[in-house]
Amino acid sequence: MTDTEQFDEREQRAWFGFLTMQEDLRRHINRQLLEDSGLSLSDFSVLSALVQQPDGALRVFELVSLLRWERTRLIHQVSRMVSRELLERRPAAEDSRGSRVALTERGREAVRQATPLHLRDVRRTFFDAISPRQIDMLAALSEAVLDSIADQERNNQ
Amino acid sequence: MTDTEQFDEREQRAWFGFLTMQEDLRRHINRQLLEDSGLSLSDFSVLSALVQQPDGALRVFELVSLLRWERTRLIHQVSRMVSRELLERRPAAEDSRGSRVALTERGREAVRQATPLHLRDVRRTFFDAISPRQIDMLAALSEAVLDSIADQERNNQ
DNA sequence: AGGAGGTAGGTGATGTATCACCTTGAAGAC
DNA sequence: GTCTTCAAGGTGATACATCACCTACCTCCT
Repeated sequence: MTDTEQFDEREQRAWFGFLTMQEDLRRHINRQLLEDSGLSLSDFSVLSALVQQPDGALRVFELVSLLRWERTRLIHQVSRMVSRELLERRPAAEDSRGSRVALTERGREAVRQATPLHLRDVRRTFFDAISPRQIDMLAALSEAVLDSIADQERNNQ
Repeated sequence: MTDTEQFDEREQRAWFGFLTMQEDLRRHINRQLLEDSGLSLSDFSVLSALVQQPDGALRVFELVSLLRWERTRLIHQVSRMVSRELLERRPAAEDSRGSRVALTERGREAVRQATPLHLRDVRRTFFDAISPRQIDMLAALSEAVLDSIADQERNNQ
């Protein structure tokens, strides 16, 4: 509580480096994607989850758990995308509370066109900058941190 | 342009894992900090850059380059913090266009109280979940990616 | 049947990030 | 000196993220 809680040099470097990198990378990739195709990274995430479904549609709660987003965030995102005609909402047959989020033709076309450009951008700024060993380590690290967050949230009931 | 640009399994795992982890971690840490002390992570970054200065003040452009933020982002952030009386703006003596951003007593107190709690949270959800080797690797990786972004931005003039 | 409690989806307000555009003043060219 | 250029800071609009709160309806218990 006093200064027992300092970070050492290495930790500082890792934490501030990570924070900065993560923000810069997100901003950079988002900007490139937007220029390439008029889609934000959030748009792209939603579209690409849907395009992998046989019927190009998912229930809202399914999208939430696939993307690991906050529910409200997804709903607002979907609303904006509906108004841009990238998506549409359909009543869910199984449950009359629910709704399905479905790709429109326009949404399908947008993601089709954006995907290769986006992958190219990610490769150029991310994968080309790091080694195969770093790639695997990052994957492992990400999973460890996600588990740690999930643990803590479970303990907060 | 066709499917020469696919990611392989490892890359997919790394990229989607990283994207998710990065968002979850940011959200989680931000939420804890907000509960601990009423400060957002953005608030905290600004305050803690200032508290390290001898006079608790910096020019706007200095803050921008320390934090590596977009200029406008910082200016809006500062405006909100001024209205919450965490910061104040002072005219810059050296350059009558410029302004200095300075901690108020309240801002100084807020960061003093928040820091140990925040460091504890970061340790718990982040450092305790990963190994020392991973810490160093992440630092190296972050620097490599930041360099790669800087390169690309230099090439776009 | 009918009521309690939980699940699914949504809205509005507020805080945050980014873009296009603006004003003011510093600084070097002439 | 004055003109052009650019650095510094800022505003307003829009997209996005999160919180508190709401409604509808499904489920299951009795």
